Amino acid sequence: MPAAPDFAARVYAVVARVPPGRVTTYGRVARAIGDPRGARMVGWALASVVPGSDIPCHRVVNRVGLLSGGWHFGHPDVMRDLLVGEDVPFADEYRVDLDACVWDPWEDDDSAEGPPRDAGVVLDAM
DNA sequence: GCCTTGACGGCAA
DNA sequence: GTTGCCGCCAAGG
Repeated sequence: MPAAPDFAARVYAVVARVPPGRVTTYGRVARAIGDPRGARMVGWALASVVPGSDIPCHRVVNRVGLLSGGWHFGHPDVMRDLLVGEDVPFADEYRVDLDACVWDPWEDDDSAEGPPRDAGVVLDAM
């Protein structure tokens, strides 16, 4: 069994909570689950689930809003079309305007913008 | 059993 | 201000 199935589960939980028209970054998700250094693991988890699941992985972009994983969809254009279809503003052809649509897991709860001390943030939201 | 790459991020020079 | 490097954990070759 995987070394950290719970890790991927948290990633899916956070990404699944991303509202339409909004996008999140790997660093934000990693930070929300309590692993600020697990940004890479977040991508690994999403790559393992692939589209078809209930995980809107197309709403997850890197820290600069670039569609890093666009090629995993077959072509960034596919991912871009999905985001555009949700009214997600784009700063560039393959770069979303994080300044306008960035979303934080802890931001979903009113003004609970407190820094994610640990994974309890997401677990508590569940 | 070993090393390299990988959907990233943060820090240093 | 910009560019480069290292670090994290896991999976694939």
